[in-house]
Amino acid sequence: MPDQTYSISDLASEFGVTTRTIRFYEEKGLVTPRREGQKRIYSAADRVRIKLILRGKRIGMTLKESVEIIDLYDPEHNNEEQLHSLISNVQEKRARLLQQKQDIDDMLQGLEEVQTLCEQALTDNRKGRR
Amino acid sequence: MPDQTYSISDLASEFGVTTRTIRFYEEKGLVTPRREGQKRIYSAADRVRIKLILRGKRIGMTLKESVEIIDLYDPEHNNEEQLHSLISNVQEKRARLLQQKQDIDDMLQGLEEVQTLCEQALTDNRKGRR
DNA sequence: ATATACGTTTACGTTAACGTCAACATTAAT
DNA sequence: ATTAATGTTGACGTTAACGTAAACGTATAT
Repeated sequence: MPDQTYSISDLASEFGVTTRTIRFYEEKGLVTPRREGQKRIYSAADRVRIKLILRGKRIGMTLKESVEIIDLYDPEHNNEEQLHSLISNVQEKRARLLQQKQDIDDMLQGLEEVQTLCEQALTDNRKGRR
Repeated sequence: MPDQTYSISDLASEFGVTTRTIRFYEEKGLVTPRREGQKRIYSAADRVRIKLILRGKRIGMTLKESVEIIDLYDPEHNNEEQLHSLISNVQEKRARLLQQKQDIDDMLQGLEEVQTLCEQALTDNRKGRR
């Protein structure tokens, strides 16, 4: 079944968002499901777009930024100039992602230290008690 | 000079934010610089707090979330129960950070592929031209 | 003395990303 | 035939995180 479809609540519950959220994404032009009568029918491609948007959200991207990245994938780029600008665009995004990754690593290290100290304190407490 | 101090515009320009932003953080209780006359004087500790808040922002945390993490560092935790809750708190944050890191890695991989394809297309173009 | 650079408080404005109704249509189940 | 579930389109409300502007104080350079 390569042409699976989804209702709006299918996707909402799968991704843990409300239907309002998904309709909002449509208002913003992030997805354009087809209609069957009045109802929205989402394709597998629609589903992926939403998934990618939510992934972007998790790391603090705006909807616009997520779409920018998603749109880097579909090739509307023919000539050399467009290719170059696309590449430099990709480089920018990558640079920012690497910074974010560094931020996360720094934070993780801090948290690990906190945890170690806590566990230390707990075992110290136990020792002191007997 | 272990007791270095900073003006509000020192910090604003260092971190690339406006003074309004820093005052806003104070309104929210994120920092509490001392006063000299009417002017705000920021300590090294204040500076670090702001730095950590901005680091949190870069990876999509709200101010509140950043403060939550920062506050994990100063030990207001004495008894065993508090230590346990602190540890589980740390675990939660770590789990989310790891998810974010995964998201970033996925995105990076995608972008690398795009870039490779672009460069491929460029060299193909050149070959075709001669 | 006066500009100008830096600081202050107060207060209203703005944008993104939805939440929360209300009022109604469509279909499925009893 | 009537609930009940699921869907729809407005339209107004909300929150976070500042922006922006007014009106004013203080110090320093010229």
